[in-house]
Amino acid sequence: MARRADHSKEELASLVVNTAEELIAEEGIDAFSARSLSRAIGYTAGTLYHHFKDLDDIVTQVNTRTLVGLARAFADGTPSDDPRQMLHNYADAFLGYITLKRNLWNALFEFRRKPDQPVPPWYVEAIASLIRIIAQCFADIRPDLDDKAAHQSGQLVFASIHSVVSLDSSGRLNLIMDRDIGKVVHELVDMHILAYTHRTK
Amino acid sequence: MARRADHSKEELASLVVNTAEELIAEEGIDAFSARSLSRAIGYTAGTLYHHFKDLDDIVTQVNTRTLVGLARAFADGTPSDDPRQMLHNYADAFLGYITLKRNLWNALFEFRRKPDQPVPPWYVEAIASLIRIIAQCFADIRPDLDDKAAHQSGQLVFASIHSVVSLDSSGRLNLIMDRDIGKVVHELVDMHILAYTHRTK
DNA sequence: AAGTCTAATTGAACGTCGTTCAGTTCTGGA
DNA sequence: TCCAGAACTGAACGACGTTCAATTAGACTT
Repeated sequence: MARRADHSKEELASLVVNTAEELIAEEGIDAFSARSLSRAIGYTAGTLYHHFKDLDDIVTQVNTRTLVGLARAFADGTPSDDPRQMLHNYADAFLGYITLKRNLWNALFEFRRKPDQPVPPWYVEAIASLIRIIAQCFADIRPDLDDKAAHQSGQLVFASIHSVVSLDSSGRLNLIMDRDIGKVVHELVDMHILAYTHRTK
Repeated sequence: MARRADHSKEELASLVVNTAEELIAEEGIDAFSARSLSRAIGYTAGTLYHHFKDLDDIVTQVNTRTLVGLARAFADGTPSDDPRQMLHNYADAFLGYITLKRNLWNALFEFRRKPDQPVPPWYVEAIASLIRIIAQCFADIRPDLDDKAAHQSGQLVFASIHSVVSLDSSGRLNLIMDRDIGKVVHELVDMHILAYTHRTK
C-alpha cells in the first residue's frame, strides 16, 4: 500500500503537530518517539520524514505553539493600573500556564536538539516580547530611570522566575526547598521590585 | 575468555566511576553510554551490570562526586568577616566550580533518571549542607531575625543562583539575555542581601 | 481513454541505545 | 585435588532516529 489519499499535505502536517502536542502533553517528552507518533496517526515512521526534516523539526513546531500560548496567557492576565500589581499578575499568568501545560513546558527546555542546530529566531523573539512587557512595568515604577535599566530588570526577573518555575516543573525544586512554588515566585517578584525601587539613578 | 584477574572488585568499581567521570567531563552526558564506557575500560558492557545495578547507578556515583566537589569549592572559598562579602565569595566559588566542570554539572541536572527512581538521600543532604552555610551568612547580617528567615533566604538564593547558572551552563541563558553570567549572579546576590536587610521583624 | 510521470507511503534495514542471560572460564576454599 | 560460585563474554531483545528502494495512486499529457 502506498500513496493513500486520506489527508492532503497540509492536513497531514497539522495532524502530525496536533498529535505530537497531545502525546507530549499527556505522556511527557520521554514517551514521545517517531514510532509512537506515527502509530498514533496511523502512518509509518518513514512518512514523517517526507513532511518534516526530522523529529527536532516536529518538536520545535510544538514548542513554538507552547511559547505562543504563553504569550496569550500573558495578554489574558488580569489588568491593573499598578505596575507592581501587574508584575504579580504576570507571574500568576506564567505560573498558571506552566502548571496547566507542565509536560509541554518541560519539553521546551528539556528537549536536547543536536549540538549544531541553531535556536529558531522566533523562539528568541517570542521570549523577547514577553520581556518587553515585563520591562514596561519596571519603567512605570520608576519613570526617572532609563529604558535600559527597566529592560535589564525585565530580563533578570524573567530569568529568575523562569528558572525557579522550571526547577519546580521538572520536580527538582524540592531538592532545595519544601516551600510552595507560588509563594516563592511572588517573593521573588517582590524582591525584584524592591531592588528596582531602591536603585540609584 | 572469562574471569580475568586484571582488577579486584573494588579496583574495577573505582575504575568504572573514574572513567565515567572523565568521559562525561570531556564529552558530555550525551556521548556517554554503557558501550562507550566499557570500551574505555577494556571490558564488555555486560560486565558493568555485575558491579552496578544499571547506568543510573554509575551516573549517580559520578554526580555524588560532583556535589562533594562543590562542597569543597565552597569550603575553599575566600574567607571574609563581612557576611555580605562572604555571600559574594560563595557565589564566586559556585560559579568557578561550575565553569570548570560544566559537563559534569549539566549531567547532574540533565540526566533523566527513571520516573520512579527516588533521589538518593545524600544528594539532598549535600545540597542542604550548602544551604546551611549560606543561611549562616544571612543570620550574621541580621542577628535579630530568627533562624527560619535566614534559612529560607538561604534556600531562595541558592535556588535562584543555581537555576540561573544552570541556564547559562546549558547554553540557554542567552535566549533571555546577553549579559555576563558573573555580573548577573552578583546582582542577584546583592538583591537578596538588600531584601533581607529590609525585612521587617 | 490510455499512458506516463511523479509524489506519497511502506517496510525493511542500519547503527545506536540499555539491559539480560546462557555459557564459559577462572579463583578460592575445603 | 576438586568444585561451587564468581567474573566475564558475546549474542540477543526490543527500543530508538533515520534512510531508502520499491510500490502504488493520483495528476497530467496525448
